[in-house]
Amino acid sequence: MAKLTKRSENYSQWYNELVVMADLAEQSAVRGCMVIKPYGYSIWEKMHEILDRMFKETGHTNAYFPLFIPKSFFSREADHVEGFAKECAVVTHYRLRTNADKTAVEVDPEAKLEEELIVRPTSETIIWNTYRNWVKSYRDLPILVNQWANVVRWEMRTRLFLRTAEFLWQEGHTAHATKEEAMEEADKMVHVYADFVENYLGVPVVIGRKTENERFAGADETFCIEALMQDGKALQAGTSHFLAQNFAKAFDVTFLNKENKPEYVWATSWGVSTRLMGALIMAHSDDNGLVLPPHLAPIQVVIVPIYKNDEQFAMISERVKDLCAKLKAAGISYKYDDRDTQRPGFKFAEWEMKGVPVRLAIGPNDYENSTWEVARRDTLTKESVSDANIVEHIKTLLEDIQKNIYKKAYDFRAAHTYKVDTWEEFKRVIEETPGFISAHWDGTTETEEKIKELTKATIRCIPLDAEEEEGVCVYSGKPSKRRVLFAKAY
RNA sequence: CGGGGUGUAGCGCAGUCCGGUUAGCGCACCUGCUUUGGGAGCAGGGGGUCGCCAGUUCGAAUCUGGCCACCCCGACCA
Repeated sequence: MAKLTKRSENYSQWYNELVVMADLAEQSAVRGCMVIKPYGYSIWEKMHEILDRMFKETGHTNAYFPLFIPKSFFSREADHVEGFAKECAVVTHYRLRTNADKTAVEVDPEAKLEEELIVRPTSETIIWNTYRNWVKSYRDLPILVNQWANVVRWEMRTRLFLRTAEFLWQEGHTAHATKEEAMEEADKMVHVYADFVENYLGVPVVIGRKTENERFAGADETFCIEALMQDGKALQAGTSHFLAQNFAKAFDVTFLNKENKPEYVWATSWGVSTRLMGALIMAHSDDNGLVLPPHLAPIQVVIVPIYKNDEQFAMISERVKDLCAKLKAAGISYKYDDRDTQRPGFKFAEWEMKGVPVRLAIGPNDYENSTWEVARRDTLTKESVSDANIVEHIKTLLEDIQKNIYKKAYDFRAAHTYKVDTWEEFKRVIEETPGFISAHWDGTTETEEKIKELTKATIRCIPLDAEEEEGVCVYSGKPSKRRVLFAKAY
């Protein structure tokens, strides 16, 4: 296996190589679309499984809506079309035929669709069109539905996990009788995301509101969680939208309230995608490869045997089998790497590349002494641990690693978050020491766009916990009541 | 969609300028032996419509024309 490019040499190249070398994903034959490989998919499955549980604990159920959306649905909500029109894949025909000399297939011009179908870039329209029939009375509300699906956005430039033409995600779409309830739902879900990303991915996030300019197309309010990557760029890790009555009005979804008066339904939508994989990778990994937080690692412990002959291998395997039974009982996921086609050094490097949190090695010496060599991925340190309390040790160690990974990311973010009060300093920080910039802003889209044009930094969010504080806009000098968070973003 | 670049074995490349043996190298792969506590060594071996189509020529990976695909940088974006 080749060597990974160092982060300090070329961060972007490091990321691209890591994704491939850790066996997470690869480019497919289709432009902009990736193949998620089994190891990468097993991490996504963990995310799916945990999030799904959290959604259900907060009262949601899963459903499934069509991949295709009639073109006309898109014209219903003006802002929504505006936001997605430029990146839609369109189905125009439904049949192929072999060409004249039978050497290839071509689109059958006879088989043109009456109305083109759009491959969903998001499902608000098809779902709200459906909800019209589901909602008649206040008794039908709320609707708390989530969908796990793939969506397509025809991006100009793509990168594995961070931005692909097709990606996997979940999208929650809820319907409520009152504005307050919908707002509460949007707020609740952004906190569910924050909880998930911080406690499982081990990535600290800032919870905030988007500026009007950065809002989801069709939303009256967009909440988000923003994370900081190791190169000082921000990554939006999840969003939750308060859609007001925009889609209800566009699709004529009304209900009769207790006073027998018709009212439009209030909506939210919220989603996270396979982009979280990108966040996970970029937040923790190092020059040796992926670093996975134990709460999300498909394999928490890998065991590598070291032996010179079949007899030793058989002996050691017995000891490993005993341990595996104990690990299983303790609810720890493990893999015994008993391949005799690879040597130990190769396996060490490979499992490091794949980010397995804990590696055990056992050779004739350990067998003799009833010990295990325990190596942790996050710190790359090794120690010898007695067989007598190995399971307890691993249990504690996994929790330690989870905490340590989070702390490392938290400290990194703290060290790369700057309170800035002058324009000169703003420009210098963006150029020289990228990270989050906490600064005053006059609240206008004009200033926001000017700053973006000059520095490429955008307002990531207005943090929910931003304190009231009199100040002046870092660019325009006009008065401001609170600081917002700027950064260059993915 | 603008600018730049690249297509030669699974991957990474040399060869192309200046046409001429059987198209070569590294990694990966296969076989054997020795190895195995941090990415093994030696020996042998397999694998190619040189992106596609046409043209020039005795002869094209190499020259000419057309086409296609992909990558990188911008604008757009979860």
